[in-house]
Amino acid sequence: MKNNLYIYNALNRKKEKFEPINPPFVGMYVCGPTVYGDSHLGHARPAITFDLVFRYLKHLGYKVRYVRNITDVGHLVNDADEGEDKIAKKAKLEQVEPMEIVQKYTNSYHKNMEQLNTLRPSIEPHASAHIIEQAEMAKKILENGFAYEVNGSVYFDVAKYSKKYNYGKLSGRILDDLQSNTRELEGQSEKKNPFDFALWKKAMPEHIMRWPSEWSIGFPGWHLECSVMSTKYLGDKFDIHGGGLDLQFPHHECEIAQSKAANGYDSVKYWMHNNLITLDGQKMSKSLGNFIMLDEMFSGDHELLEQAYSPQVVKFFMLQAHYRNPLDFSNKALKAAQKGLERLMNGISALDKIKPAKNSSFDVNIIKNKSYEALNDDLNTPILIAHLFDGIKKINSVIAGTETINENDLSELKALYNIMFFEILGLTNDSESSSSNGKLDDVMNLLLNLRTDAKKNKDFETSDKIRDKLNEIGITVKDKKDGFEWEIKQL
RNA sequence: GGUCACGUAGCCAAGUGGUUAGGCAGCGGUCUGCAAAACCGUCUACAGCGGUUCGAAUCCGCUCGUGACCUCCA
Repeated sequence: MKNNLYIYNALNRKKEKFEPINPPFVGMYVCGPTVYGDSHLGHARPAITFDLVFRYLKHLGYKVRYVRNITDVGHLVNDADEGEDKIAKKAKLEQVEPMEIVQKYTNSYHKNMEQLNTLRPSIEPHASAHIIEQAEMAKKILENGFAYEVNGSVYFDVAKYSKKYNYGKLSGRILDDLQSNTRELEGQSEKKNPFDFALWKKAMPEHIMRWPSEWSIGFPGWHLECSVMSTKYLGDKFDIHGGGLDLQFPHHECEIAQSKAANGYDSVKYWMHNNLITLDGQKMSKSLGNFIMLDEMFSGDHELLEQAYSPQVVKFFMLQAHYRNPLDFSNKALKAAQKGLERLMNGISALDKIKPAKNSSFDVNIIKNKSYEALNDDLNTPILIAHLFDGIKKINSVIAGTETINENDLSELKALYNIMFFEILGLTNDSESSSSNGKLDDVMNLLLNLRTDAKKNKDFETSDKIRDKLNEIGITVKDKKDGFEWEIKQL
């Protein structure tokens, strides 16, 4: 399996050639959501980023197993090791079973991800279904001497681990700095050091999500689930581990430590992180309360939104920035993305109207090669999209008569847009379904033919009235030399 | 306070030693009954100050500004 793909590996902080451990197989694990609430804009970014990775690797011919977990236990509200479980807290609030919460928000996550046209992962494991494996891993770390038990809880001994391995190598942190900078929080007295983290927590009486173990009736620590589920389904060593940049420390750092402490090696070859979405320059976060739900984006029902933005617009907006750079949300930028996407889609539909000439006045292969170059350079979608726009300009020029294209190049170009736009970027033309309504077509043809008659009779008052009223309804009419075109406006 | 990023035209956003990124908006033109769409043209920037270099937005230093992580978050 040949490829020329370079991806940025957070472990070494540079772009590296992508060479899977066992080609043609590729294993990719991505940290999924903790399902205790509806998905917000921030959830869309890793989903879109790693969907792109998934799609491109498949396009290159790899057999990709994409595992993305559902966190439904062990993720606590306040501190990693103290406080209420997020799921349990929400369950209490909504007066339902914890697993009802899990199901409800898993469903809503799936719905949003489908709207964004991201592919389902190959396996979507739940943390709560892997309690035994998590306890086993904790035991292994304990046996290897990198953890200690206190009052039924098991903690990872970071200081001891650091003597043998490098804790902080992923996030570039130095233990001494952590030591002097970690805040002292209440209830951490059990731990030898404040930066130690829980592998197993004894459940307090009010804690309803609990399982038996040899140490206590309790629940696993948050970081353990990803170490366990990734290797269970992808093998001891696998290719790509992804997630949001905010998870780099401590979550991913702890995963590395757990793997090394248990097995003596890091399981992951390439660590990839998508950067975050900001709102007015600030990260969206629960504590600041400045986050927008995906449902609100799609409906426009939020005080910060000037209009609704379709899932495709939101996706395109994100793909126009590189995944490793922060992206600031604004109505202005979203609207620009919407216009740009329309231009791109109109151009792609226009491909079908082109009549091929004998010769081509431009080189389709250049666009094609540059598109692949962009993807191979750490999935540089902004560059890819720029080249796609260049192609659209050529397409429009052919229609305008200033460029020509031959039959062979035309089918090459069509294939290219199918691959890049639909298959790899995973964008869709969501107006297509509505325009394939036969009866509506008939009605529109009737109406617009009447308008054409009015125009012939120089009755522009009537023709403009039809066009303006249709526009109000949400249908754009475009006059052509030899007739007319109409389309249902997208949000 | 510690660690790490970033600062690119009106807005968004790539690039990262020499060559037009791209999109949106604006302006002028072509087309059109008028629009819309499209095409052609135009506007052409790299926070500031020093340094390295034949050459720097790109490398180095300092200054200013913004943000992230260090605590749950994608």
